[in-house]
Amino acid sequence: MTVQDKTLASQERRKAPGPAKRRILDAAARLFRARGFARSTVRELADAVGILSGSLFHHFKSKDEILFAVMEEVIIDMDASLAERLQAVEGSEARIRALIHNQLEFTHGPRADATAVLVHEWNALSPEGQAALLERRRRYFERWHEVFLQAREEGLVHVEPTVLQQLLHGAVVWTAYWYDPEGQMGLQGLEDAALSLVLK
Amino acid sequence: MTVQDKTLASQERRKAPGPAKRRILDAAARLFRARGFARSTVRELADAVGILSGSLFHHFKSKDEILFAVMEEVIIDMDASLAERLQAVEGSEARIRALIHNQLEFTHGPRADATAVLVHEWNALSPEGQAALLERRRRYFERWHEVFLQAREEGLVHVEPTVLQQLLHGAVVWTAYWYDPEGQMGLQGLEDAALSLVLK
DNA sequence: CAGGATGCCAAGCAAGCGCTTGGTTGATTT
DNA sequence: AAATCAACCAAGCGCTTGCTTGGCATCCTG
Repeated sequence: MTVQDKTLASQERRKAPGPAKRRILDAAARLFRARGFARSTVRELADAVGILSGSLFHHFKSKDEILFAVMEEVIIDMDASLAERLQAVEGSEARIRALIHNQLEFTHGPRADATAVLVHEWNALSPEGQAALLERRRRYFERWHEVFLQAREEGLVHVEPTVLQQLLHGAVVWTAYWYDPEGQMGLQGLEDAALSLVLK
Repeated sequence: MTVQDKTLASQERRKAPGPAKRRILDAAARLFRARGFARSTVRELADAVGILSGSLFHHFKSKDEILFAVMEEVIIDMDASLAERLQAVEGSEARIRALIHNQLEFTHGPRADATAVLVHEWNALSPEGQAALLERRRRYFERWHEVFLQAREEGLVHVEPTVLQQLLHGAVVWTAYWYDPEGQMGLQGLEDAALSLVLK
Protein backbone atom coordinates (compact mmCIF):
# COMPACT_ATOMS: atom_id res chain seq x y z
CA MET A 1 0.00 0.00 0.00
CA THR A 2 1.57 3.25 -1.15
CA VAL A 3 1.19 6.65 0.36
CA GLN A 4 -1.16 7.58 -2.45
CA ASP A 5 -3.36 4.60 -1.70
CA LYS A 6 -3.61 5.72 1.88
CA THR A 7 -4.65 9.20 0.79
CA LEU A 8 -7.26 7.83 -1.55
CA ALA A 9 -8.58 5.48 1.09
CA SER A 10 -9.02 8.27 3.59
CA GLN A 11 -10.71 10.40 0.97
CA GLU A 12 -13.62 8.10 0.34
CA ARG A 13 -15.42 8.09 3.61
CA ARG A 14 -18.29 6.15 5.10
CA LYS A 15 -21.13 4.53 3.28
CA ALA A 16 -22.34 7.22 0.91
CA PRO A 17 -20.87 7.51 -2.57
CA GLY A 18 -18.41 10.37 -2.86
CA PRO A 19 -17.45 13.02 -0.37
CA ALA A 20 -20.15 14.97 1.38
CA LYS A 21 -19.53 18.26 -0.40
CA ARG A 22 -19.89 16.55 -3.76
CA ARG A 23 -23.22 15.01 -2.80
CA ILE A 24 -24.47 18.33 -1.47
CA LEU A 25 -23.49 20.24 -4.59
CA ASP A 26 -25.08 17.70 -6.91
CA ALA A 27 -28.30 17.61 -4.93
CA ALA A 28 -28.30 21.40 -4.69
CA ALA A 29 -27.93 21.81 -8.44
CA ARG A 30 -30.84 19.46 -9.05
CA LEU A 31 -33.02 21.04 -6.37
CA PHE A 32 -32.26 24.66 -7.23
CA ARG A 33 -33.00 23.96 -10.86
CA ALA A 34 -36.29 22.25 -10.15
CA ARG A 35 -37.64 24.52 -7.42
CA GLY A 36 -35.63 27.68 -7.89
CA PHE A 37 -33.13 28.83 -5.32
CA ALA A 38 -35.42 31.05 -3.23
CA ARG A 39 -38.15 28.40 -3.02
CA SER A 40 -35.74 25.65 -2.08
CA THR A 41 -35.27 25.19 1.66
CA VAL A 42 -32.20 23.93 3.45
CA ARG A 43 -34.37 21.16 4.87
CA GLU A 44 -35.33 19.96 1.41
CA LEU A 45 -31.72 19.98 0.37
CA ALA A 46 -30.64 18.09 3.48
CA ASP A 47 -33.39 15.52 2.86
CA ALA A 48 -32.12 14.97 -0.67
CA VAL A 49 -28.60 14.42 0.65
CA GLY A 50 -29.79 12.22 3.46
CA ILE A 51 -28.74 14.32 6.45
CA LEU A 52 -30.38 16.82 8.79
CA SER A 53 -30.61 20.45 7.82
CA GLY A 54 -28.19 21.68 10.45
CA SER A 55 -25.49 19.37 9.19
CA LEU A 56 -25.33 21.28 5.94
CA PHE A 57 -23.72 24.15 7.78
CA HIS A 58 -20.84 21.98 8.75
CA HIS A 59 -19.81 22.05 5.08
CA PHE A 60 -21.01 25.48 3.98
CA LYS A 61 -21.37 28.70 5.89
CA SER A 62 -24.72 29.59 4.41
CA LYS A 63 -27.32 28.66 1.85
CA ASP A 64 -25.96 31.44 -0.34
CA GLU A 65 -22.52 29.90 -0.26
CA ILE A 66 -23.94 26.66 -1.63
CA LEU A 67 -25.46 28.49 -4.57
CA PHE A 68 -22.17 30.23 -5.15
CA ALA A 69 -20.25 26.97 -5.06
CA VAL A 70 -22.57 25.35 -7.58
CA MET A 71 -22.19 28.27 -9.95
CA GLU A 72 -18.49 28.74 -9.52
CA GLU A 73 -17.74 25.11 -10.24
CA VAL A 74 -19.74 24.95 -13.42
CA ILE A 75 -18.54 28.28 -14.79
CA ILE A 76 -14.92 27.26 -14.28
CA ASP A 77 -15.48 23.93 -15.99
CA MET A 78 -17.40 25.53 -18.81
CA ASP A 79 -14.67 28.00 -19.56
CA ALA A 80 -11.90 25.41 -19.28
CA SER A 81 -13.79 23.01 -21.52
CA LEU A 82 -14.32 25.70 -24.14
CA ALA A 83 -10.68 26.76 -24.06
CA GLU A 84 -9.64 23.17 -24.65
CA ARG A 85 -12.04 22.69 -27.55
CA LEU A 86 -10.99 25.91 -29.24
CA GLN A 87 -7.36 24.97 -29.01
CA ALA A 88 -8.07 21.64 -30.65
CA VAL A 89 -9.56 22.97 -33.88
CA GLU A 90 -8.64 25.40 -36.63
CA GLY A 91 -10.73 27.54 -38.93
CA SER A 92 -13.59 29.84 -38.05
CA GLU A 93 -16.40 27.47 -38.95
CA ALA A 94 -14.98 24.71 -36.76
CA ARG A 95 -14.44 27.20 -33.95
CA ILE A 96 -18.00 28.49 -34.08
CA ARG A 97 -19.11 24.89 -34.03
CA ALA A 98 -17.01 24.40 -30.91
CA LEU A 99 -18.77 27.31 -29.19
CA ILE A 100 -22.14 25.79 -29.94
CA HIS A 101 -21.08 22.27 -29.08
CA ASN A 102 -19.64 23.26 -25.73
CA GLN A 103 -22.72 25.23 -24.72
CA LEU A 104 -25.05 22.43 -25.82
CA GLU A 105 -23.03 19.84 -23.94
CA PHE A 106 -23.24 21.76 -20.68
CA THR A 107 -26.88 22.66 -21.22
CA HIS A 108 -28.08 19.12 -21.91
CA GLY A 109 -25.29 16.86 -20.65
CA PRO A 110 -24.40 15.61 -17.18
CA ARG A 111 -23.86 19.18 -15.94
CA ALA A 112 -27.27 20.36 -17.12
CA ASP A 113 -28.58 21.07 -13.64
CA ALA A 114 -25.70 23.25 -12.53
CA THR A 115 -25.63 24.99 -15.90
CA ALA A 116 -29.32 25.82 -15.66
CA VAL A 117 -28.80 27.19 -12.16
CA LEU A 118 -25.90 29.32 -13.35
CA VAL A 119 -27.93 30.70 -16.21
CA HIS A 120 -31.13 31.64 -14.57
CA GLU A 121 -30.50 31.99 -10.87
CA TRP A 122 -27.91 34.69 -11.48
CA ASN A 123 -30.12 37.29 -9.84
CA ALA A 124 -30.49 35.12 -6.76
CA LEU A 125 -26.76 35.32 -6.20
CA SER A 126 -25.51 37.93 -3.75
CA PRO A 127 -23.88 41.05 -5.23
CA GLU A 128 -20.54 39.92 -3.82
CA GLY A 129 -21.02 36.52 -5.38
CA GLN A 130 -21.85 38.07 -8.72
CA ALA A 131 -18.78 40.25 -8.55
CA ALA A 132 -16.62 37.23 -7.78
CA LEU A 133 -17.89 35.32 -10.81
CA LEU A 134 -18.02 38.24 -13.22
CA GLU A 135 -14.41 37.89 -14.27
CA ARG A 136 -14.96 34.26 -15.25
CA ARG A 137 -18.05 35.20 -17.20
CA ARG A 138 -16.20 37.96 -18.99
CA ARG A 139 -13.42 35.59 -19.98
CA TYR A 140 -15.89 33.03 -21.31
CA PHE A 141 -17.63 35.55 -23.51
CA GLU A 142 -14.35 36.97 -24.65
CA ARG A 143 -13.58 33.61 -26.21
CA TRP A 144 -16.85 33.84 -28.11
CA HIS A 145 -15.97 37.35 -29.17
CA GLU A 146 -12.56 36.44 -30.52
CA VAL A 147 -14.01 33.67 -32.63
CA PHE A 148 -16.62 35.93 -34.16
CA LEU A 149 -14.14 38.73 -34.76
CA GLN A 150 -11.98 36.39 -36.79
CA ALA A 151 -14.98 35.00 -38.63
CA ARG A 152 -15.96 38.52 -39.55
CA GLU A 153 -12.48 39.30 -40.87
CA GLU A 154 -12.60 36.22 -43.03
CA GLY A 155 -15.96 37.33 -44.42
CA LEU A 156 -17.64 34.24 -43.05
CA VAL A 157 -20.30 36.26 -41.24
CA HIS A 158 -21.62 39.73 -42.00
CA VAL A 159 -23.52 40.87 -38.93
CA GLU A 160 -21.72 42.81 -36.23
CA PRO A 161 -19.86 40.23 -34.13
CA THR A 162 -21.08 41.43 -30.74
CA VAL A 163 -24.71 41.20 -31.75
CA LEU A 164 -24.41 37.97 -33.67
CA GLN A 165 -22.60 36.31 -30.81
CA GLN A 166 -25.28 37.30 -28.30
CA LEU A 167 -28.10 36.18 -30.57
CA LEU A 168 -26.49 32.81 -31.13
CA HIS A 169 -25.71 32.37 -27.47
CA GLY A 170 -29.32 33.17 -26.59
CA ALA A 171 -30.66 30.75 -29.16
CA VAL A 172 -28.50 27.94 -27.80
CA VAL A 173 -29.08 28.66 -24.12
CA TRP A 174 -32.81 28.81 -24.72
CA THR A 175 -32.82 25.23 -26.02
CA ALA A 176 -32.91 24.26 -22.35
CA TYR A 177 -36.58 25.21 -22.35
CA TRP A 178 -37.77 23.25 -25.36
CA TYR A 179 -35.26 20.70 -26.61
CA ASP A 180 -36.06 17.13 -25.68
CA PRO A 181 -32.99 14.84 -25.65
CA GLU A 182 -35.34 11.85 -25.85
CA GLY A 183 -37.00 13.17 -28.98
CA GLN A 184 -36.27 12.64 -32.66
CA MET A 185 -33.55 15.20 -33.18
CA GLY A 186 -30.16 14.46 -31.67
CA LEU A 187 -27.78 16.98 -30.20
CA GLN A 188 -25.85 16.81 -33.46
CA GLY A 189 -28.86 17.97 -35.43
CA LEU A 190 -29.40 20.79 -33.00
CA GLU A 191 -25.78 21.80 -33.38
CA ASP A 192 -26.12 21.87 -37.17
CA ALA A 193 -29.29 23.94 -36.99
CA ALA A 194 -27.69 26.46 -34.68
CA LEU A 195 -24.63 26.70 -36.88
CA SER A 196 -26.79 27.36 -39.91
CA LEU A 197 -28.14 30.46 -38.18
CA VAL A 198 -24.84 32.28 -38.40
CA LEU A 199 -23.36 30.84 -41.59
CA LYS A 200 -24.75 31.96 -44.91
CA MET B 1 -72.64 64.55 -18.15
CA THR B 2 -73.42 61.35 -19.96
CA VAL B 3 -73.78 57.90 -18.48
CA GLN B 4 -70.35 57.03 -19.83
CA ASP B 5 -68.83 60.01 -18.09
CA LYS B 6 -70.34 58.90 -14.84
CA THR B 7 -68.92 55.42 -15.26
CA LEU B 8 -65.50 56.79 -16.04
CA ALA B 9 -65.64 59.16 -13.10
CA SER B 10 -66.43 56.34 -10.72
CA GLN B 11 -63.64 54.26 -12.16
CA GLU B 12 -60.83 56.64 -11.36
CA ARG B 13 -60.77 56.71 -7.60
CA ARG B 14 -59.09 58.81 -4.96
CA LYS B 15 -55.81 60.63 -5.27
CA ALA B 16 -53.65 57.96 -6.83
CA PRO B 17 -53.40 57.67 -10.60
CA GLY B 18 -55.45 54.82 -11.99
CA PRO B 19 -57.49 52.18 -10.21
CA ALA B 20 -55.90 50.20 -7.41
CA LYS B 21 -55.65 46.92 -9.31
CA ARG B 22 -53.79 48.64 -12.12
CA ARG B 23 -51.28 50.19 -9.73
CA ILE B 24 -50.77 46.87 -7.97
CA LEU B 25 -50.21 44.96 -11.19
CA ASP B 26 -47.74 47.51 -12.52
CA ALA B 27 -45.79 47.61 -9.27
CA ALA B 28 -45.87 43.83 -9.06
CA ALA B 29 -44.45 43.42 -12.55
CA ARG B 30 -41.60 45.78 -11.75
CA LEU B 31 -40.90 44.22 -8.36
CA PHE B 32 -41.17 40.59 -9.46
CA ARG B 33 -38.84 41.29 -12.34
CA ALA B 34 -36.24 43.03 -10.19
CA ARG B 35 -36.30 40.75 -7.15
CA GLY B 36 -37.83 37.59 -8.50
CA PHE B 37 -41.25 36.42 -7.36
CA ALA B 38 -40.19 34.24 -4.46
CA ARG B 39 -37.88 36.87 -2.99
CA SER B 40 -40.45 39.62 -3.29
CA THR B 41 -42.60 40.06 -0.20
CA VAL B 42 -46.14 41.32 -0.02
CA ARG B 43 -44.87 44.11 2.23
CA GLU B 44 -42.43 45.30 -0.41
CA LEU B 45 -45.17 45.26 -3.00
CA ALA B 46 -47.58 47.16 -0.74
CA ASP B 47 -44.87 49.74 -0.05
CA ALA B 48 -44.37 50.27 -3.76
CA VAL B 49 -48.10 50.81 -4.22
CA GLY B 50 -48.36 53.03 -1.18
CA ILE B 51 -50.65 50.92 1.00
CA LEU B 52 -50.23 48.42 3.85
CA SER B 53 -49.58 44.79 3.10
CA GLY B 54 -52.92 43.56 4.36
CA SER B 55 -54.77 45.85 1.97
CA LEU B 56 -53.41 43.92 -0.98
CA PHE B 57 -55.65 41.02 -0.07
CA HIS B 58 -58.68 43.16 -0.54
CA HIS B 59 -57.91 43.12 -4.27
CA PHE B 60 -56.32 39.71 -4.70
CA LYS B 61 -56.87 36.48 -2.82
CA SER B 62 -53.20 35.61 -2.61
CA LYS B 63 -49.73 36.57 -3.69
CA ASP B 64 -49.91 33.77 -6.26
CA GLU B 65 -53.02 35.29 -7.77
CA ILE B 66 -51.13 38.55 -8.34
CA LEU B 67 -48.43 36.73 -10.24
CA PHE B 68 -51.06 34.97 -12.28
CA ALA B 69 -52.82 38.23 -13.09
CA VAL B 70 -49.59 39.86 -14.26
CA MET B 71 -48.82 36.93 -16.52
CA GLU B 72 -52.32 36.46 -17.85
CA GLU B 73 -52.67 40.09 -18.84
CA VAL B 74 -49.41 40.25 -20.73
CA ILE B 75 -49.81 36.92 -22.49
CA ILE B 76 -53.25 37.92 -23.73
CA ASP B 77 -51.99 41.26 -25.00
CA MET B 78 -48.95 39.67 -26.60
CA ASP B 79 -51.03 37.18 -28.52
CA ALA B 80 -53.60 39.78 -29.57
CA SER B 81 -50.89 42.18 -30.68
CA LEU B 82 -49.20 39.48 -32.74
CA ALA B 83 -52.46 38.42 -34.37
CA GLU B 84 -53.11 42.00 -35.38
CA ARG B 85 -49.64 42.49 -36.83
CA LEU B 86 -49.78 39.25 -38.81
CA GLN B 87 -53.11 40.21 -40.30
CA ALA B 88 -51.71 43.53 -41.42
CA VAL B 89 -48.90 42.18 -43.59
CA GLU B 90 -48.43 39.75 -46.45
CA GLY B 91 -45.51 37.61 -47.50
CA SER B 92 -43.38 35.31 -45.37
CA GLU B 93 -40.49 37.69 -44.88
CA ALA B 94 -42.75 40.45 -43.60
CA ARG B 95 -44.55 37.97 -41.38
CA ILE B 96 -41.34 36.68 -39.81
CA ARG B 97 -40.36 40.27 -39.27
CA ALA B 98 -43.69 40.77 -37.49
CA LEU B 99 -42.92 37.86 -35.15
CA ILE B 100 -39.59 39.39 -34.24
CA HIS B 101 -40.93 42.92 -33.98
CA ASN B 102 -43.76 41.92 -31.69
CA GLN B 103 -41.50 39.97 -29.36
CA LEU B 104 -38.94 42.76 -29.25
CA GLU B 105 -41.59 45.35 -28.54
CA PHE B 106 -42.92 43.45 -25.56
CA THR B 107 -39.44 42.55 -24.34
CA HIS B 108 -38.07 46.09 -24.40
CA GLY B 109 -41.11 48.37 -24.60
CA PRO B 110 -43.55 49.59 -21.94
CA ARG B 111 -44.59 46.03 -21.09
CA ALA B 112 -41.02 44.86 -20.54
CA ASP B 113 -41.48 44.16 -16.83
CA ALA B 114 -44.54 41.98 -17.19
CA THR B 115 -43.03 40.23 -20.20
CA ALA B 116 -39.87 39.41 -18.29
CA VAL B 117 -41.94 38.05 -15.42
CA LEU B 118 -43.96 35.92 -17.81
CA VAL B 119 -40.83 34.54 -19.41
CA HIS B 120 -38.75 33.62 -16.47
CA GLU B 121 -41.02 33.26 -13.48
CA TRP B 122 -43.03 30.56 -15.23
CA ASN B 123 -41.82 27.96 -12.75
CA ALA B 124 -42.90 30.13 -9.85
CA LEU B 125 -46.48 29.91 -11.07
CA SER B 126 -48.70 27.28 -9.47
CA PRO B 127 -49.45 24.18 -11.53
CA GLU B 128 -53.07 25.29 -11.82
CA GLY B 129 -51.94 28.69 -12.99
CA GLN B 130 -49.65 27.14 -15.56
CA ALA B 131 -52.45 24.96 -16.85
CA ALA B 132 -54.74 27.95 -17.15
CA LEU B 133 -52.23 29.87 -19.27
CA LEU B 134 -50.98 26.96 -21.33
CA GLU B 135 -53.70 27.29 -23.93
CA ARG B 136 -52.77 30.94 -24.56
CA ARG B 137 -49.13 30.00 -24.84
CA ARG B 138 -49.93 27.24 -27.28
CA ARG B 139 -51.92 29.59 -29.46
CA TYR B 140 -49.13 32.15 -29.48
CA PHE B 141 -46.55 29.63 -30.64
CA GLU B 142 -48.93 28.20 -33.17
CA ARG B 143 -48.90 31.57 -34.90
CA TRP B 144 -45.11 31.34 -35.07
CA HIS B 145 -45.40 27.82 -36.41
CA GLU B 146 -47.79 28.73 -39.19
CA VAL B 147 -45.52 31.50 -40.38
CA PHE B 148 -42.51 29.23 -40.54
CA LEU B 149 -44.43 26.43 -42.20
CA GLN B 150 -45.40 28.77 -45.01
CA ALA B 151 -41.88 30.16 -45.25
CA ARG B 152 -40.59 26.65 -45.63
CA GLU B 153 -43.06 25.84 -48.40
CA GLU B 154 -41.93 28.93 -50.26
CA GLY B 155 -38.32 27.82 -49.92
CA LEU B 156 -37.47 30.92 -47.93
CA VAL B 157 -35.96 28.89 -45.10
CA HIS B 158 -34.43 25.44 -45.14
CA VAL B 159 -34.18 24.31 -41.53
CA GLU B 160 -37.02 22.36 -39.99
CA PRO B 161 -39.66 24.95 -39.01
CA THR B 162 -40.15 23.75 -35.43
CA VAL B 163 -36.47 23.99 -34.63
CA LEU B 164 -35.85 27.21 -36.48
CA GLN B 165 -38.78 28.87 -34.78
CA GLN B 166 -37.57 27.88 -31.32
CA LEU B 167 -34.03 29.00 -32.02
CA LEU B 168 -35.19 32.38 -33.27
CA HIS B 169 -37.58 32.82 -30.39
CA GLY B 170 -34.79 32.04 -27.93
CA ALA B 171 -32.41 34.45 -29.59
CA VAL B 172 -34.95 37.26 -29.41
CA VAL B 173 -36.16 36.54 -25.87
CA TRP B 174 -32.56 36.40 -24.66
CA THR B 175 -31.95 39.97 -25.82
CA ALA B 176 -33.59 40.95 -22.53
CA TYR B 177 -30.33 39.99 -20.82
CA TRP B 178 -27.88 41.96 -22.93
CA TYR B 179 -29.52 44.49 -25.22
CA ASP B 180 -29.24 48.07 -24.01
CA PRO B 181 -31.96 50.35 -25.43
CA GLU B 182 -29.81 53.35 -24.50
CA GLY B 183 -26.88 52.01 -26.50
CA GLN B 184 -25.79 52.53 -30.09
CA MET B 185 -27.97 49.99 -31.82
CA GLY B 186 -31.67 50.74 -32.09
CA LEU B 187 -34.46 48.20 -31.88
CA GLN B 188 -34.67 48.37 -35.66
CA GLY B 189 -31.09 47.21 -36.02
CA LEU B 190 -31.74 44.39 -33.61
CA GLU B 191 -34.76 43.37 -35.61
CA ASP B 192 -32.70 43.31 -38.80
CA ALA B 193 -29.98 41.23 -37.19
CA ALA B 194 -32.48 38.71 -35.86
CA LEU B 195 -34.17 38.47 -39.24
CA SER B 196 -30.84 37.81 -40.91
CA LEU B 197 -30.46 34.71 -38.75
CA VAL B 198 -33.27 32.89 -40.48
CA LEU B 199 -33.10 34.33 -44.00
CA LYS B 200 -30.33 33.22 -46.28
C1' DC C 1 -80.20 60.83 3.73
C1' DA C 2 -80.10 55.93 4.85
C1' DG C 3 -77.38 51.95 3.74
C1' DG C 4 -74.35 49.18 1.68
C1' DA C 5 -70.17 48.56 -0.84
C1' DT C 6 -65.49 49.73 -1.28
C1' DG C 7 -60.67 50.75 -0.04
C1' DC C 8 -57.79 50.97 3.43
C1' DC C 9 -55.41 50.69 8.23
C1' DA C 10 -53.81 48.58 12.64
C1' DA C 11 -52.55 44.66 14.80
C1' DG C 12 -51.20 40.25 14.94
C1' DC C 13 -51.25 34.95 14.16
C1' DA C 14 -49.38 30.52 12.70
C1' DA C 15 -46.11 28.55 9.96
C1' DG C 16 -41.87 28.17 7.95
C1' DC C 17 -37.42 30.06 7.29
C1' DG C 18 -32.00 30.09 7.75
C1' DC C 19 -28.99 29.16 11.03
C1' DT C 20 -26.86 28.09 15.90
C1' DT C 21 -25.71 25.36 19.72
C1' DG C 22 -24.06 21.44 22.35
C1' DG C 23 -23.20 16.94 22.21
C1' DT C 24 -22.48 11.97 20.15
C1' DT C 25 -20.20 8.74 17.15
C1' DG C 26 -16.68 6.40 14.86
C1' DA C 27 -12.58 6.49 12.26
C1' DT C 28 -7.66 8.15 12.04
C1' DT C 29 -3.46 9.70 13.96
C1' DT C 30 0.09 9.85 17.51
C1' DA D 1 -4.40 3.98 24.78
C1' DA D 2 -5.11 8.67 24.25
C1' DA D 3 -6.02 12.53 21.54
C1' DT D 4 -7.91 14.48 17.49
C1' DC D 5 -10.89 15.19 13.95
C1' DA D 6 -14.79 15.25 10.66
C1' DA D 7 -19.49 14.24 10.14
C1' DC D 8 -23.60 14.29 11.89
C1' DC D 9 -27.95 14.58 15.12
C1' DA D 10 -31.40 16.76 18.21
C1' DA D 11 -33.41 20.73 19.54
C1' DG D 12 -34.71 25.09 19.05
C1' DC D 13 -34.01 30.42 18.57
C1' DG D 14 -35.18 34.61 16.40
C1' DC D 15 -37.04 36.36 12.53
C1' DT D 16 -39.81 36.85 8.29
C1' DT D 17 -43.36 35.18 5.68
C1' DG D 18 -48.24 35.16 3.59
C1' DC D 19 -52.39 36.02 5.23
C1' DT D 20 -56.53 37.17 8.62
C1' DT D 21 -59.42 39.90 11.45
C1' DG D 22 -62.07 43.84 12.88
C1' DG D 23 -62.96 48.32 12.40
C1' DC D 24 -63.07 53.16 10.26
C1' DA D 25 -63.83 56.40 6.64
C1' DT D 26 -65.33 57.54 2.06
C1' DC D 27 -68.14 56.96 -1.87
C1' DC D 28 -72.20 55.60 -4.79
C1' DT D 29 -76.98 54.40 -5.05
C1' DG D 30 -81.89 54.50 -4.25
